[in-house]
Amino acid sequence: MVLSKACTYGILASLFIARESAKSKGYVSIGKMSKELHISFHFLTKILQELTSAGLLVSMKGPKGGVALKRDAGEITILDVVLAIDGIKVFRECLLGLPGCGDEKPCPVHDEWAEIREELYQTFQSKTLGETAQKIDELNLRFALPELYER
Amino acid sequence: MVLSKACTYGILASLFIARESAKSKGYVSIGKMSKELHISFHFLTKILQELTSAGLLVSMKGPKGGVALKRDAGEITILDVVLAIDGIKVFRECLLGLPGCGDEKPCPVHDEWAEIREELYQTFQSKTLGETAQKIDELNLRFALPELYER
DNA sequence: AGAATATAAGACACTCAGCTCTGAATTAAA
DNA sequence: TTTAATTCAGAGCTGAGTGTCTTATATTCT
Repeated sequence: MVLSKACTYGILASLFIARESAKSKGYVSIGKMSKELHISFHFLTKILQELTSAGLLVSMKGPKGGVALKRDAGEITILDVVLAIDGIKVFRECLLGLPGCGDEKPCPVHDEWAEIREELYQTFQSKTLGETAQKIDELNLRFALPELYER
Repeated sequence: MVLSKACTYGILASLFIARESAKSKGYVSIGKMSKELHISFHFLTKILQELTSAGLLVSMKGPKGGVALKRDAGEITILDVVLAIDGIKVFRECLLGLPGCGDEKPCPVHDEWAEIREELYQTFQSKTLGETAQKIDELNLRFALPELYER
């Protein structure tokens, strides 16, 4: 697993919010989201709290409350979500887990892994929530867990 | 973490054995290896047992015993070690952890991730223990944990 | 308008599972 | 008899997921 479960759920939820906000303004209910994405409500809440405190989302309590994107969906990238939840270490860690591995004292696969990591970074950076959400609708892509995984 | 700890330790130990067997014939003691690589003896033992039962190593009990490569160091790739310990799933899993993700019903980052995974596979496949061990000596590369991490 | 109520986020402590790591007893070879 | 791998049982830790209670706010009712 490159990304933590929390991080993948965070990405899926962000895309969900982006799709909803393209359809109608206002806040998206976490309860509704957890049902549709088949993600545990409390766990999802915790993840969205992190995204809120990272400044990617805004939240509102009470009836008609929920969460919404703070900036325009075209202004937020998947990378932003990954960094908010898993942090930069995903793109820094040595493949062999060697603590001192770096350009000065590389491990045997350092250069190759650095390249691959960089590609991953670019991939995430190049994808905004807006574009990706649109692509999901157009191509009918998978982006929720199957019911099998519901709790 | 792309690879499990056990897997990275397995790679490091395999490279250690390849280096030793380039210098002298015979078995490499697990005890000695665990000291030099700063990996817990019992944990390392378990990992090497997996490599032995996977047919990559042979083991011998008693004095002068230990483990040795079953085939020539140039005939074993890092990929072999990864497959023996973490299995093929490393190179199959969806980046977003979506169970049904595949070419028919891809997730939003499916294609990009498939490419990156493939590169990683090729990288591991192209590196034999022999070459890599030689490179370590020539370039004085890092391949053991620092003492700080000793147990 | 003001109070009551329902809804939903937020905080926190907890369980559970899987991976990591340890210890003690066993077995085989020199 | 010593040395070193093997086996197995289980402890410890971390990340994943759950339950309960608290806090905030929009809506509804008087």
